[in-house]
Amino acid sequence: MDRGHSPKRRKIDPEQFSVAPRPKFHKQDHLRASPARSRSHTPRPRDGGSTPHQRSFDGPEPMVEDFDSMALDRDWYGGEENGHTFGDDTHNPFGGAESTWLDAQREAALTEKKQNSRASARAMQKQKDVDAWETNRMLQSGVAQRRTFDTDFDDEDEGTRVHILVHDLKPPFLDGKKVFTKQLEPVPAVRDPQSDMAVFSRRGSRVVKERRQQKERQKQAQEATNVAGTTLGNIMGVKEDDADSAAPVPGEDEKKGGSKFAEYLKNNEGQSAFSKSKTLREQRQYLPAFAVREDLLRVIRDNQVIIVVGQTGSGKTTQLTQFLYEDGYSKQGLIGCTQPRRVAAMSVAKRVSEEMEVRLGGLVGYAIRFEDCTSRETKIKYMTDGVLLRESLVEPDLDKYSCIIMDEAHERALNTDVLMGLIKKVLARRRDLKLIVTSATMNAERFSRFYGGAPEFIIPGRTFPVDIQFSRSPCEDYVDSAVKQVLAIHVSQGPGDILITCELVAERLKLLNDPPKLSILPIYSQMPADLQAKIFDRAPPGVRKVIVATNIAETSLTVDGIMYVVDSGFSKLKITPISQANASQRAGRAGQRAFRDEFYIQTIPEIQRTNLANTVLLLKSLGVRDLLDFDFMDPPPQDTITTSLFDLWALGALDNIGELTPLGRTMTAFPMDPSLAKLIITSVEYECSEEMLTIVSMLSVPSVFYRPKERQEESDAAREKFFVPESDHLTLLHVYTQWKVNGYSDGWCIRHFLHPKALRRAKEIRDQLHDIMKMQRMNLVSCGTDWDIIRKCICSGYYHQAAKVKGIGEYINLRTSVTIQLHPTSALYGLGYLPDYVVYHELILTSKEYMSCVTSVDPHWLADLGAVFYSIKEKGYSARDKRVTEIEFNRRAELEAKMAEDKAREERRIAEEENGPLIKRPGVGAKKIVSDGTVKKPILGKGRRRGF
DNA sequence: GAGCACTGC
Repeated sequence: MDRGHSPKRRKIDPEQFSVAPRPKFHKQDHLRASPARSRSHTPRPRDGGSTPHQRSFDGPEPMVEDFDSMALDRDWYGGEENGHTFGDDTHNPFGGAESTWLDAQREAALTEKKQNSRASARAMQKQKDVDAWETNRMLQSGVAQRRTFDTDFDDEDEGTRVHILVHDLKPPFLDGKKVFTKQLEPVPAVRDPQSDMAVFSRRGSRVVKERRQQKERQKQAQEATNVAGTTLGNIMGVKEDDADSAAPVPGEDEKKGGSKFAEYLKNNEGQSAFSKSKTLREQRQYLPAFAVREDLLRVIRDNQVIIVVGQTGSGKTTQLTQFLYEDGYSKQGLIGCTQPRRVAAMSVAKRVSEEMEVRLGGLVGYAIRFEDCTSRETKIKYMTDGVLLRESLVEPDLDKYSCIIMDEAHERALNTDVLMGLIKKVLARRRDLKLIVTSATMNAERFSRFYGGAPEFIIPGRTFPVDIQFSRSPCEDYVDSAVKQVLAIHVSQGPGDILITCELVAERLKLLNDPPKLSILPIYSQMPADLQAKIFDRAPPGVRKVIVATNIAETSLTVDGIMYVVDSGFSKLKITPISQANASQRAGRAGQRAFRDEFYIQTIPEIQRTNLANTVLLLKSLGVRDLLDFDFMDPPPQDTITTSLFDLWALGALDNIGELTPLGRTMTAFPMDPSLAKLIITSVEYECSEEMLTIVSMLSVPSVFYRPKERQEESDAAREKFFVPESDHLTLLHVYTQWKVNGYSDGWCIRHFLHPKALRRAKEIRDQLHDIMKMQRMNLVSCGTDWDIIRKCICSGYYHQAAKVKGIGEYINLRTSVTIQLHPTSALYGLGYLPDYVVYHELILTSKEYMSCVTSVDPHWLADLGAVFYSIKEKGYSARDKRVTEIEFNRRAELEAKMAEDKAREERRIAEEENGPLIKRPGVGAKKIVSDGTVKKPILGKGRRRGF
């Protein structure tokens, strides 16, 4: 064991502490002997020597050409002679022991800070009293029970020495009696689990499996002949770019410059004979929407809400905004049009700007995350519904807008649904606001009912007639059938491009005798903009274009020249049958009987299927006190809401009566999972926000580790080089830092089996979060190399997702007592020992229930930071247990009071800066500072009317 | 010892 145990830490005897009998890992010896592994332990500041992290944050960064050369360098982690060996029996898995001095310093500093501020101390004391009283009442009244149970499930042999007691404490507002929603029962995912389609969908596609295996074999053969590195680059389709690795990261320069998508699209004219012979203005006249222009405008003038029904190709998405603009609605405010997808928002805006012959970003603009392509001149604004939802946080009445078009509402995306309920409330306050909801035929009536019998306006017909054919029965292998269909069309039907929703076409094409030319183009939303734009390119003469799309194609993405659509009738999302609405939208071939019997009439709205922690927090921050009052078109199930409320309470975003706390309010500023937002917020207090920002960004993108089936061992070895043994979170930080040190190079990524795209996106997200933090006036501080601080901070954000070791690779969830596994890709896996206590980012259910992204924590941290749930079992524990619970309540109250005070002070300062030291007229966004330091928002929008 | 695809801020 290394040196230096602080008195505080001595409670835990390291020898006892580290899971006395180590699990009998058959791999262990191998691992212990591995030199790579013994080097990749957590950098410890006291080991002497600086780590790359320290350098990268404290001074000019050394440009290191290649990670290879440094990863295995002996001074990379500050000298091997100071390192531990991981097989060492006495090694303390919680290497944090040494950091206690720092903790003490920090705590002292914090206390000092608190004492300096008498006002906040008073507020804190008040909060403390209130909370103590509240806790007491809760327990006394029996509203909350302090049911404690012991996690002492180990047998004697495997027994761990530190035991944690788990409390089953519930907030009073979740007493099990309160009803939060009209939907009490869960919503089943499949209409009839025994139906052919459901069975086929579970079975998956055989051809895909076969193809995968075949690919693997090929690659293995290739590997033997190829030099490593080159093949991989080819597979991933990214060029080696070391020559210009110092060049600015794509996205960085374009972000400020505005329209990246617009750039790529510039010279791509449509390609059908129709679009070649007519100007864009002329083409407009042929759209079905154009024929009904006057009628439509009249209905809009006479009604506040209308439902527009029109099929794809009717021109509703592109024409509605222009009609409204031409009719003068833009004089009162923006004409906004929401889309559920980014690509749609961009491409439609582009199309409209062309039709109106204006620059994209001028009169016509769009806004999506990371990209605001609008300006002062903008009158028509396309955006994703998430953007509008975020805007409503700042401007609850959406004052900027005179009209809002909610396009593709029938898709029932989560954001669309929330927005619909929200706007319903806004409409009551703002009689001058117009709402147009567009929908496919099936749902129109529902929308109409939802908006109190709003008139439905049907745009008849479509530009091009569509002939729908169903296959006779559900296809057993949907991929196989769809591919066959494409080729059938290709060799036997007339010209025209094909849109299809699955892969594998190219390969089969080769098997054909002398096939006609076919250009195959994929599209999905994560794809870089330049590649996305390719699908709009004209195919060379004599070549037919096949666009392979995800359900991105279901929306208003209209590609000129498409004559055939092949649809499998399945939605890839867990491969369940899609709804009738989807199927008719996709104009698919799914088997008529199945269409009737096995499809839901509508897709189950996302709001009834997903975790709502985010949404509930958003609604709370918008002032929705009782969720039962919120008008959901389809209310989410009770279970979903109660878990969300509980999670939010456990995180400290909601107080004991279910109201938003200042912490919760700050959390809403971050567009992400509440637990991640909390990590960022607490990291400020822990003074490691620079690092946490990186970790959170990395958690917000799909895995950065590239792991091709055919080169598993190689990629695993590459991944292991990044491992920080105690933490996957820190491993992610490590990867990002190395990427940064290596000039954000794509080539470097490829060599180390990392996805450059994912990393670049992480950087984008990091930049955005960075801006938000600045706006929130949160400090950006680096903790340098003191990674134990980070682990502690992680513990404070994740304590509700903690587990205790149970067996080999097996853990037991502390709160639910469910057995869960460590995912084999975790840095903790095969460590030689398993840390007693861990927290995890998420659970993934595949063959088993796996924890992914895991960090080992000290049980005392769990007890201190997550005292709502845990305490350390000691003699006479009930006394301590009680004390600890109170500590947590008080700690939370202190934090909240402190934040509220900071914020209030800041707001006062800004207000005075703007208006001079005078009493501010309570207007939109003005906040009332109440004597106890909490911030209350006045009721907004009362009596606001505008002429129209 | 291992699942993978997709959407949004």
